[in-house]
Amino acid sequence: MMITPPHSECELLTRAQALAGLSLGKLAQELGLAVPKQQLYAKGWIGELIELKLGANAGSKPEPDFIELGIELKTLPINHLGKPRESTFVCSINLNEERTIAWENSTVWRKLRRVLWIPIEASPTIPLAERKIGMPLLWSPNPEQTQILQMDWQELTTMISFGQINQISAKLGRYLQIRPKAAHAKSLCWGLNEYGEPMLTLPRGFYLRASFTEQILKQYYI
DNA sequence: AAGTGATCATAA
DNA sequence: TTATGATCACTT
Repeated sequence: MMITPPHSECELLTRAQALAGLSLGKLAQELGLAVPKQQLYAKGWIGELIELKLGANAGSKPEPDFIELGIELKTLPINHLGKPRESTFVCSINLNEERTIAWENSTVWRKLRRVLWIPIEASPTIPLAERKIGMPLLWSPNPEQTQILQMDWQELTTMISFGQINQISAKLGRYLQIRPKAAHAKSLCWGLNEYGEPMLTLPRGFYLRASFTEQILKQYYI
């Protein structure tokens, strides 16, 4: 089943709003998909389900999901208190080229400048098929948030460019952090060591801290 | 209970 | 192997 991409931001938002209150089971049924028995082996299923329904068309390109609209789609797992259960993956990091890119052209900024957040009930006590889709939020970082995101990105990217990849931990960064993004701890990709020489290391990605996405939710519910 | 590091599925 | 979609699970 192929769904046409939305032609405008307004159309996308309207489509997303129409999903609010719908259960994942109902949506899957509508699209002719089976609900996985365990999320452990289908971690990205919810995101892919929503992408399919809304007509996202970026595939696995390092671009916002709705390329023409410049909008990134993110599902946000919410616990019974209404808070994010997890951090949010933003993008993979090219450990060789990140340093040559300006913030304005970075994948982090191109994805975060406009995000359609879709809250999803995610308490483990609720069966996957019964979890409901929440009201979407079409968000852009405000100037303060943008500045902090940029500072985090700059600090972390500078470390990468100075060959300090092995000194980066998830403790760094106020809103953005870098964590492994790999099949397993033995996955390898090329980066640079402190002498600027190629070095094999673990693939990494940028993530948004759950405390930051919680702040985003509050921005809208006040 | 958070937060960090590890892991799972899939396409190109 | 790279990118996407993320959540799992161990440590603190």
